[in-house]
Amino acid sequence: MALSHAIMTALLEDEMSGYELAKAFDVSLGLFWRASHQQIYQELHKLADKGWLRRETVAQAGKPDKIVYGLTAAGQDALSDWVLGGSRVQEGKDDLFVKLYNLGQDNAAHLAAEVEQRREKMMQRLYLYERIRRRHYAKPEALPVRRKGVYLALLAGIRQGEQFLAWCDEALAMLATVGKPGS
Amino acid sequence: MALSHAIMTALLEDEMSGYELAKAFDVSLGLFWRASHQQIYQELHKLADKGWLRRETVAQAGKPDKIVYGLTAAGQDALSDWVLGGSRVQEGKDDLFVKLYNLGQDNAAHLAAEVEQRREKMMQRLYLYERIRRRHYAKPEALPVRRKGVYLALLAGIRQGEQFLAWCDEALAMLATVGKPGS
DNA sequence: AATTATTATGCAACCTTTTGCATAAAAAAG
DNA sequence: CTTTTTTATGCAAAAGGTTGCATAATAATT
Repeated sequence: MALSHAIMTALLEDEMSGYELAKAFDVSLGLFWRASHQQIYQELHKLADKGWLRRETVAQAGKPDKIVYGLTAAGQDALSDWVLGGSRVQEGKDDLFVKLYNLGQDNAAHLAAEVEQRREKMMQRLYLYERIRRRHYAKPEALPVRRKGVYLALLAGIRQGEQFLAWCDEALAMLATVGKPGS
Repeated sequence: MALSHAIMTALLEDEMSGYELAKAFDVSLGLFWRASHQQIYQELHKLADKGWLRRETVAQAGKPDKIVYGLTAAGQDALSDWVLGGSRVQEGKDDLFVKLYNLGQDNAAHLAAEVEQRREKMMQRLYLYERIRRRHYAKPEALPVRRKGVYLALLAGIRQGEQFLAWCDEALAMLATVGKPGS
C-alpha cells in the first residue's frame, strides 16, 4: 500500500490539510495516483496514529477550521526507507480495450465515438501538462535535484499522452473502415 | 465491474475452464486486464449463477477433471449490451513515479536501477507483443472485423511500450547526472 | 430570502482485490 | 522412490477502494 507514501510525498514541501491534499492530488501527484477525499482522510488518521504525521488544528477567518498535517522526523525516515525498497505497479484497467475484443459492425460506430471522447479528454489533460511544463520546468537541467524527479514523472505523462493521441487517430481510421458499405 | 465482461470476452471464441482462462489472461486480454485465479474462479461461479455461462464437467485422461465454461445466449446478449454502454478507466498506480518526487543524491542510483529493471521487463513484453503481431496480425487490413479490434488493442500495447522504453532512456540519462561529483 | 457552491471533515456499507492457505491427482525430475 | 512441478479448483481473512450519506459554516448567486 503506497497511498500513505504518496500522501507523505505530497507533504514533503508544504504542510496541508486533508482538503488541500485532495485538491493537490487532482493536479499533481494525483495524475499518477488517484485518491478520493475519503481515502485521504482515513489515511491521514492512520499516519498520525503511527507518528509519521503531526496534526495541528488551525482556525480560519471566514472558513471552517482545518486540520493541517506535516511530516514528522519519523515520517521522513519512513519515506526515505520506502524509496529505497522495491516498487509495485498496479497496471491500469480499461474497459475500452476489452470492448475492442468485441468489435463488430454493430458496435464499430459506438467504439469510434468512445475513442473520440478519450482523445478529447487526453487533449485537455495534455494541455494542462504542457502549461505546467512551460511554467515550472522550462529548463530541466537547471532544476534542483528533487524537482528533476518531478519533471521526469511529468515527462512520462506527456509522452504517454502524446502516444495515446496518435493511437486514437490510427484506431479511428481503422474503425471507420469497419461497418462501411465496402467492407 | 468489468472483470465479468473480460471473462465473457475471453470465452467468445473458445469454451474454457477456469485454469485455462487464468493462463489465457496471462498472454492475451490479461495484458490489459490482470486477474488472479481466485478472482476468476469466483467470477465464474457468479456468472454461471446468473445464467450468463454454462458449466460442464469434463473428465480428462491423465489429469484432474475440469469444469469448462461457455457463453449462453443470455451471456452473449449481456456482453453485447455492455459494449454499447459507457466505459470505465481505472488508471494505473505506480510507486516509481511517486518515488521520483522524492529524488535526491542519496537515492538517485537506486531509482536508476529501478528504471533499468523496468526497461528490461518492458523489452521482454514488447518481444512477446511483436511475436504475436508478426504471427497473427501481419496484414491488419485483411483481418476479419473482430480481429481488427484485437489488433488495435495490441497496437496500443506496443506503442505504449515503445514510448516507455524511450522515456526510460531519457530518465536514465538525467538520473546519471544526479549524485555525480560535478552536480 | 432562498438556493447553490465552496470549504472542511468524517462514518458506514459495500465491492473488489490480494494474500495465504488447502486439497488432490498425475507427470517429471532427482 | 521421493520431491517438485503442473494441472485443477476452491475458501476465508484482510486490505484497499468506491459510493452514498451526514454535518456544518460561510460565500456567492438568483
